[in-house]
Amino acid sequence: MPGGCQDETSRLVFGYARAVPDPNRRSERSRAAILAATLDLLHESGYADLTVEKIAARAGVGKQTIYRWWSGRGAVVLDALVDQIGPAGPPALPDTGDLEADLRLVVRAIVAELADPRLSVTTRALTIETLTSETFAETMRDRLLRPQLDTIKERLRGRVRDDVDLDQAVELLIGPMYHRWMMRTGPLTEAYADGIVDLALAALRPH
Amino acid sequence: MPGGCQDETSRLVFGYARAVPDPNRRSERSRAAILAATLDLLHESGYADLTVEKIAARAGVGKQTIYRWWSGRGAVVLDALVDQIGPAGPPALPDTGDLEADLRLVVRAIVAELADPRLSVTTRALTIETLTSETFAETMRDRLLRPQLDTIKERLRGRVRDDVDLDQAVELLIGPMYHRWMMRTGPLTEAYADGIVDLALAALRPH
Amino acid sequence: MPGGCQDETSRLVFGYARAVPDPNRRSERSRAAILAATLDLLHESGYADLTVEKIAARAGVGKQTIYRWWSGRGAVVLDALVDQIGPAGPPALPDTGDLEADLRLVVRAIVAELADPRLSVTTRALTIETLTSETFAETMRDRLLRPQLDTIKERLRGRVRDDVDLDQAVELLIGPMYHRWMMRTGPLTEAYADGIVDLALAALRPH
Amino acid sequence: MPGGCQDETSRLVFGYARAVPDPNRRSERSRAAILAATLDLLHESGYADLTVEKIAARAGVGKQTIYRWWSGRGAVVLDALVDQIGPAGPPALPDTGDLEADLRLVVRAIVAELADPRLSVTTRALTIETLTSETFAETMRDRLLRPQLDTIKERLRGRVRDDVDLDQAVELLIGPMYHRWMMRTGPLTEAYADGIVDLALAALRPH
DNA sequence: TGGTAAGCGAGACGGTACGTCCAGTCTTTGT
DNA sequence: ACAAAGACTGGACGTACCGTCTCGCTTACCA
Repeated sequence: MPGGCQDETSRLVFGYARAVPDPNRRSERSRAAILAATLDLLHESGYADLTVEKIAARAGVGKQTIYRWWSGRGAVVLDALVDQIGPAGPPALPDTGDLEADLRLVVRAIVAELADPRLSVTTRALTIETLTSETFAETMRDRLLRPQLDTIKERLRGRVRDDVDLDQAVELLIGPMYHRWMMRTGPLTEAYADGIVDLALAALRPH
Repeated sequence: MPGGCQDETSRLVFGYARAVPDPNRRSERSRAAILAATLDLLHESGYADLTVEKIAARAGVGKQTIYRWWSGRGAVVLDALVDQIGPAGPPALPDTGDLEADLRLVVRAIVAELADPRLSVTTRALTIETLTSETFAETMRDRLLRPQLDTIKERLRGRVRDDVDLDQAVELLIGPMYHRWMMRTGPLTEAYADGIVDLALAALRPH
Repeated sequence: MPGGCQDETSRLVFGYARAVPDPNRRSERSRAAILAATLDLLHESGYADLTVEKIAARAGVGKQTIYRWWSGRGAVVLDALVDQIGPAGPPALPDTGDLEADLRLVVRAIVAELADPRLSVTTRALTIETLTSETFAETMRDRLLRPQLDTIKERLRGRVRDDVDLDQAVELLIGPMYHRWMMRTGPLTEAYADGIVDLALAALRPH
Repeated sequence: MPGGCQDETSRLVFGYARAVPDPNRRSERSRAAILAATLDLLHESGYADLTVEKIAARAGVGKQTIYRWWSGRGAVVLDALVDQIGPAGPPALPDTGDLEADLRLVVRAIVAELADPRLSVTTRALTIETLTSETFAETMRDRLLRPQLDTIKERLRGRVRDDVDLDQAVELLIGPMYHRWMMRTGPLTEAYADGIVDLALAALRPH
C-alpha cells in the first residue's frame, strides 16, 4: 500500500482517542489459554454457567486480560470458535457438478453439527448472544455467517430458476434446520437433512 | 376421580411435603401487575436488562410473589405474551379455499411482527430462554409454538404433494423467516414474505 | 419525648430520601459474626491486609450485608471496638481524692494498651482511618475519644491552676503518649507513664 | 577498603544475584518529575487517592522507574517532602537566649504548618504510612523526626529541671499539638501554640 | 365471628459475578 | 543498562441480582 501509512497505535484522529492496547505486545500464551478454557467450560456446563471470572480462573489469567481484548464472554466464544475451525474457515464446499449431491453434503454436515451437543453448544451460545446484542449480531453475521452463506449462494448461482432471489434460496435451505434445532420441533437426522434438500431443490430447480 | 384422592395443596410423597401454593388464593391484581410491568420493562430496555427484582419493584410486588408462581423471568415473559394475545390464542388462520392467499396472510403477519421491534422483543426474549433452558424450550414449544404450527400444518394437509412430510413443509415456510430475523441477514418486508410463500409452494405443490 | 414523633423509616424530609435499611430486621447473628471476624483478621494480619471481602468470607456473610450497615472497613473496626469494650464504655476513672494516683492509673492503663500489640492494633487502624477520612475523624472523635477525654477533663476541673484551659490540660497528658506510640520514639513503659503524669501535674498544679 | 571489593551493581551471595540499580545512571529528570507529580496529586486529591500508577502517568514515567528507586508511594512522599524542604533540613531553631521566645517560634511554626491543609497533607500521608508499616516508621523517625526533635532537645538541655528526661520534655511540647491535629479535638491557633508553650515551661522550668 | 393459615409487600440474607482499579512484576523497544 | 510504555497475574473494590428466608399485615376460610 504505497503512501498509505496507517498508524497502528492511534486510529482515531478526530474525536476521542480511546486508549487501545497494543496488539504487538499481546501475550499469545494468554490468548490461547483463554480460548481453550472457554471451550472447556462451555462443554462442561453450558453458556448460562459461563462467566468471565471462571474463564480467567481456568486459564490462569487476570480478568483484565480478558476485558482488555474482548468486550465480554460472547466475543470470547466467537473467537474461540473462529480459532477452533482455523484461519482457513470452514471446509470448502466441494463442486462435483452434481448440485443435489453437494448440497446434501453440506446440509448433512450442518445437521450433524447441530445434533451433536458437544459441537452445537458454541452455536447455541453465539445465537443467544446474537439475540441479545445488536452489535454482536452484526459481527457474528459478517465474520461467521456471511462467508458460509455466500459459499452456498455461489454454488446455487446459475443453477436455479432465474427468477428466485439467491439470498432467499439459501435461507430456504438453511432456515428450516436452525428452526428445528432451536425449537426442538423434531429430530435432526440425515433423513431430515435429505428431506430439506429435496424440498428446496423442488422449489428452486428450473422447469 | 374415584379412589384417587389428590390433595391439591400439598403433595405428600413418602414423607416429603412440597408445599404448592393455592391458586384460589392467588391475587389477580398482583398477577396482572407483574405481567404488565414485565412487558413495560421489556419494551423499555430489552431482555438483557430485565430482572426479577425490577419487575417486582415496578409491579409493587414482593419478589417472592413472582417466585411463588413462576420459575424465573423467562416463564413470566411467556405468560405475559400468552396473556397479551388473549386466551383465544392467535387469530385463526382463515380458510378461503385459496391456499396461496391464506399462507400469504399468515406469513405476512409473522414477518410484520418480527419486523416490529416493539412486538418482536418478546419473541426475542422467549427465543433466548428457549436456547438457554431445555425445559423452558419444551414448555415454549408445546404451549406456544406447536398450536401455531399445527394450524398451518392442517391447512396444508391434502393440498400438497403427498410424499412430503408436513412438519418439514411447515418448517420450510417458517424457518427462513426466523433465520433472517435472528441473523439480520436481510430486510423483513412483505415482498420477502411473498417470496417465501412462492418458493415454498413451488416445492410443495402437487405435480 | 411527648409530641416529638420521630419516624424511623425515613429520616430525611427535605432532600433525597436515601433508602435506609430497617434496623429491626437486622440479623444480630451476622452483626456479631462480622465484628468478631474483623477483630480476628486484624489480630492476624493487621489493618493493611484487612479487606471487606475477607471479613465477609470469614464471617460467612455476603459483602452486601457489610456495605448495608457500614460505610467501609474503618466503620466496622470502630463498631468492633465499641462492641468489644461493651456498651458501658471504658472503665470509669476512679475518684480516690488523690488526683495524682488517679491519673497515674489511667495513664498507665493507656500506655499498657498502646504497648500491647494485640490491643493497640485497633487503635492503630482507627487512627489511620481518622487521618484518611475527615468524616470518619469526626465520628471517631465524638463516639470514642470525646467521652474518654471528658472523663479526665472533669477530674481535673477545679484541681488545677485556674488559668489553664482544661482541654489543653488533657491533651498535655494524653498527647505525648500517642506521639511516642505512633512515632516509636521511645519505650512505652510504666516508668514513662509516671514521668508524663509528673510533668503534667508540675505544669497544672496550683501554686 | 583493602581486599573487600564490593561490586555495586550486583551483589552475588552464594550464587543469588540481586540486581541493584546503579545510582550514577539514574535519571535526575525522572526523579524530579516523580516527586513533583506526587506533591501535585497529593494536593489535588489526598493520600487515599494517590497511586503509583497515577504518579507515573502524571510524571510521564514508567511504573518500573518508580519501583526501581522507591519501595512504594509512602517512600516517594517522604522523598518528595525531603526534597521540598531542601537538603539543609528544616530552618534552624534560632537561639536568642530567651528559651520561651524561641520555643514559641518553633511551636507556632509547627502549628501553622499543621493548620494549613496544603502543607499538612504530606505530614498526614507520612503519618498514615508510619502507622501502616513498621519499617517505614523507622525510616521516617530517623530521617525526618529525630533531627527535628533533637534540635529542640538540645535547646532544652541545661535549661530545665535536671530531673526531667529530655525526650519526655520534647514530647510534652510536641505531642499535644499532633494529637489535636490528628483527632481534630480543637482549633490549631497561635493562642493554642502559646498555651502549650506556657504549660510545658511551667512543667519544665527549674523550681 | 373469631382463629388460623395462606398470600402478600417488603426487604435482609448468603452468594456469585460484574466491570474497574491498582499492586507489583515482566517484557519489549528505543536511546 | 536505564528508561518509557504498558501487558501481565492477582486481588479487592463497591454494585447488581439471584433465589431463599423471615417479618408483619391483610384476607379468606373454617370451626
